[in-house]
Amino acid sequence: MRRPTIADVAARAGCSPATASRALSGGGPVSEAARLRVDAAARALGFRLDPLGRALRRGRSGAIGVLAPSLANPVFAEAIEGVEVAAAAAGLTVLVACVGYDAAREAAAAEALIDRRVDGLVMTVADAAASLAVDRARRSGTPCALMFNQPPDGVTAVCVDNRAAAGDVAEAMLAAGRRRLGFVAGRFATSDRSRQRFEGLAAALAEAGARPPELVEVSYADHDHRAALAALFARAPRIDALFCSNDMLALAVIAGLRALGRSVPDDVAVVGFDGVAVGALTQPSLATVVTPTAEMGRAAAGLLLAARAQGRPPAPEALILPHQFRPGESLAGAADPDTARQRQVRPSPGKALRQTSEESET
Amino acid sequence: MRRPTIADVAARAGCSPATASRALSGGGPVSEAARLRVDAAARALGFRLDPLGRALRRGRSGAIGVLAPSLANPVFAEAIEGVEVAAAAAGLTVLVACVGYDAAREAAAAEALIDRRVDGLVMTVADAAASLAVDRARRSGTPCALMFNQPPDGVTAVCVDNRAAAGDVAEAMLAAGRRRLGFVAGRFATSDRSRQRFEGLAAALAEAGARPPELVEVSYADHDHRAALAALFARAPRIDALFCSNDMLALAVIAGLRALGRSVPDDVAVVGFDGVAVGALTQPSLATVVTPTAEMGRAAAGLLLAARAQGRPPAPEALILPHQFRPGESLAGAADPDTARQRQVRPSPGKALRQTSEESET
DNA sequence: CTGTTAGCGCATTCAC
DNA sequence: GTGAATGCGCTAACAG
Repeated sequence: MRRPTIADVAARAGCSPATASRALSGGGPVSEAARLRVDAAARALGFRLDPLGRALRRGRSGAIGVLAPSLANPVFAEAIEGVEVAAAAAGLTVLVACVGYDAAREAAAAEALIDRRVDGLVMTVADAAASLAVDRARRSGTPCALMFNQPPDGVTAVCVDNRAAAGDVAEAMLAAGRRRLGFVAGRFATSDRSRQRFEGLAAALAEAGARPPELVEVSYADHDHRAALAALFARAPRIDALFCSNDMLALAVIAGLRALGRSVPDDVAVVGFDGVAVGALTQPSLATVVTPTAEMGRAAAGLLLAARAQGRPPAPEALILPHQFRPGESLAGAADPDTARQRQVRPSPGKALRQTSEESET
Repeated sequence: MRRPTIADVAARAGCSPATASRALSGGGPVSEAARLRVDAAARALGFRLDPLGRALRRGRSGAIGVLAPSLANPVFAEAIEGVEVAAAAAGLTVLVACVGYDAAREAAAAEALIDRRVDGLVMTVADAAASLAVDRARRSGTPCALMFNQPPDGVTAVCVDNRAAAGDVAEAMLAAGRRRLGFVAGRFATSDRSRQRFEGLAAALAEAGARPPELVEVSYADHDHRAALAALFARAPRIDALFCSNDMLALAVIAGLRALGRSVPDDVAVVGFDGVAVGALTQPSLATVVTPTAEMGRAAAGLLLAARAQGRPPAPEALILPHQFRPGESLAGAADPDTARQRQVRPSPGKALRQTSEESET
């Protein structure tokens, strides 16, 4: 028993396929009577409009494409769910592509989504300033918004101010009495955010007249960072605080430090970035910069959809969402007041702990 | 500048669209000379076969559909990446749909993927024994394989033996001297795995002549389980071990217990299920059942693809992959030998710690 | 308001 | 080995 087509529905409703199409897809003018007959016929046959025929004819698929580096980092999983929320609210579906932090695969994945006639593209790319994927979107005329990336001029994006946030981290570390800072980076080549956070840290330390940060880059594919950390400490034995370019990396670094016999935060403080939920569940709890992850996806999709509804391209500017430093036991001593006092902790001025919505009580 | 079509390629190559199609999609017989001219023309024009026209014409999209409850649990993220690996190896792409643990959305999402002519469907459903999504796949003739779900007769699936694994957990808990066990379940209505794990626990306890487990169901949407845990302890104050139906839940439960002033594992042991990487990074490290998550997705897709290559439907049976209990500080005292000794810990016989590949050293 | 026509891009007949 | 013709399912023009 073959899938019914719109012609079957039309036949059953006693009208032409064109009228059935208008009735079913809300297109042109249809009499109320015809609409009812078509709806009834469609229901009776279990008919659904075929997205393929539709997309081929209309040039748009009714789907939003999402391009993310990986699903392994919950940050992207949450952002994708944010996109889905916004898309579903507009009656669109979502097509997800992951590229494994591989800049080369970005362009190909973007093309694959564009080929499927996505109505818009929400992406996180390795390097927003030189992205083939953004290029492809432009050239194809597919509206496009970045998330997480801070965009170059002319590109729409939703992000946080990575440099400023890193500055907040520097401030908090210095306030906690840490003096010799290191930065553990996911590879700059695969994450411009990582580089911006490093730059923000370095700039803040320079401004404070503090020693410049040590840098170690690690691969996103690795989960065991003991070797990299050992090498770092061989080079700079007296490091007392590590800023990691994201939370999942920070958790792995804490485990690596523990394996190397260094205690967190007594020997080395660790701060992450993103504010993933699991960071608040560990012990020590993870000090981090909380960012509105799901909102990033939702807003990026929202920009696309709002623009689409008005038949114009999305505004080529960055929407910078607020971030918030969240203190945690991995930096300073809620769990260890003595050590904290030794290190002359002062509360970071004017910064209150903001709970993420998932953690808030009802 | 319009996208080139296959007709443009044909014109440039001096042949008919039919020949160009045969050359580009590896279909029928083409002379070597023609193939070279077509390839050159396609390259010169930057031509790519249009997946839409192709799918419409062939009735298959060259994509595998994946249906998962959520991206928030890394278990599914990993499994999806497993599917992607297998699909990419076969030259297919992946279409992901998430349904937010909502059984009602399952069928709709499955239909949406089927409408897009996916070559096959890899799904994790709320209840494999009564799944509308599986039903839809069958009726549409779309090959389908479950992952994580233990299937009813006649359905292909890749899974672990949830009941047996839960039995292993019961054994480990008893061996660690725990006597009053509780089970913290993700809602049975949205996860048959959760129910099976509970059943396995209950059966093993019955067989050992131990007290039956207390049960508390919590929502996957919640992150704060203090109220549920408080209610559980009000009912059964002397509970000394909690088995949680998955690792993310277990981590949240540990945080909840800590918030309630109960120490883990001294007051209450906690064991999870899945073996997510982050569980090995926390303190206390999470005792759990390690399952081959990515392999689940890879194998499910593999079954589909192997069957497709031979033009037959996938074998309607379960492929049961091995699981492994992994001891951790949340159950017994690697971190706390004194307590552990008090509780008369014996090493679980014949079970070695197996590291997941991500954690292994090189 | 409705029907007829045409074609989105492609792969497959079927002739040659 | 190649080309011409056809239609996958749908909707946008256009005419009525």
